[in-house]
Amino acid sequence: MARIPASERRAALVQAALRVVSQRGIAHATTRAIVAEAGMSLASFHYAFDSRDELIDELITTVVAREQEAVLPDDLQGHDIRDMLEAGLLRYFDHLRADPEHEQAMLELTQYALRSPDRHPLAVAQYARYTELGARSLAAAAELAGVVWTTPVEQVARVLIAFTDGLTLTWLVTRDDDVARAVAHAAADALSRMAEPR
Amino acid sequence: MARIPASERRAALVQAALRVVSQRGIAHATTRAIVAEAGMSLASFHYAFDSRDELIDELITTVVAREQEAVLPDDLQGHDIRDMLEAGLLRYFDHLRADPEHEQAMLELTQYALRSPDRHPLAVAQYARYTELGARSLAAAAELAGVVWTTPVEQVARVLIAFTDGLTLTWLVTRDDDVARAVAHAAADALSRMAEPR
DNA sequence: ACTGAAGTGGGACGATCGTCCCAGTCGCAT
DNA sequence: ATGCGACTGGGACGATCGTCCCACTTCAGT
Repeated sequence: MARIPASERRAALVQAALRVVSQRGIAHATTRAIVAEAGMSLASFHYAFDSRDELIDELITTVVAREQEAVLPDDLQGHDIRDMLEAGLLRYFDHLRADPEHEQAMLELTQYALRSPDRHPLAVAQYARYTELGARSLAAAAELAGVVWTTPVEQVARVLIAFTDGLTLTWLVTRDDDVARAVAHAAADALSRMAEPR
Repeated sequence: MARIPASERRAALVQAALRVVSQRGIAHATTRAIVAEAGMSLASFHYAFDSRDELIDELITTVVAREQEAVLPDDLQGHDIRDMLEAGLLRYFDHLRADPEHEQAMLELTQYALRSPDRHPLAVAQYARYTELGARSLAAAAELAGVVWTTPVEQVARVLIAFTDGLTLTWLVTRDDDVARAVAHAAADALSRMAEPR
């Protein structure tokens, strides 16, 4: 094995861990499975990380921090706020369909974090991040559509997150595209009612 | 240990397994943890079940089959369909708040089933059951409110399930009651638009 | 009372887990 | 070139996992 500084190994191991979690689930993301995916020896793992828990924590943090352009539509389209919201949700749905395993992994990581008091804050931070990204999109969309949110935009964002979560979970189980689109439509409908003309 | 027929042991073990999964997560639901919860010896486990997988499968099946009155409101109240839906969703939310661990367990079992090709049908069946219960409620509500669904009621039910899933997941992480209520309100709003006066 | 089936308990199995140790090797500063 | 710290590889550890075995006890039918 080539000689690689520990900091780079950490990054490589985190990426390998994400691939393992995506493909086989967090239960199978053992230290041996992760180093095999990364093409390293077992000792390299504990040279870069003190423990598996530390790796998982960093995995969650990393993956949440980089959750950006995926959900954030860069070009808002549609002639009114409702259309914009639906377009945004459908865009997210395309992202979900393109890489279902990734969203499933995110879901598993959340549940995993929820099960340990130490890690619970990570799950909360994950949702705070989602809310922040959602609020930013919602504010931009309202600006473009010439409307104002009648509820604080963070609150609207949290409802948006709940809707996308529901869409994700349901589609991951049923793989029913029509239902997912119906959810996007209904969600956009409901959210648009939280805004009024400026 | 008292002598108990294998069939009763199976039921007792399933109940014990549900308690363990609820309290500590499916990852900690080992054969030893389950028999300890049930107050049995390890041998009794493999006398009643061929394998742990068999127990988990039966746990999922059992717990889904009995998912009835929890979500199904027996007394629909509200003067129009929108109010009825919101009342129903809030009722579900009360149920969620009363026993968060149970819903978290259901979520984990779904994800667990999703990870194995053999068990995938169990997750699908779980959602089919949810849809069936949802459709029944929606049909009853429409009847009472004097409206008809403009979309097939099963389709509406699937959207309803997605919304409740989102509400559940978000609340389990954030424990924000206000957001959950806002989600219920918005979801009822959106769903009610899928109906029109008869 | 006798027998066979049903149920029980404890201990053990091989596999796999996270972690650790240590001898060895590389690269860089001196 | 040489020494030292950074890094590597293989093998091992104790713990825990699912499962199994077997001697034993209880109960129902005769």
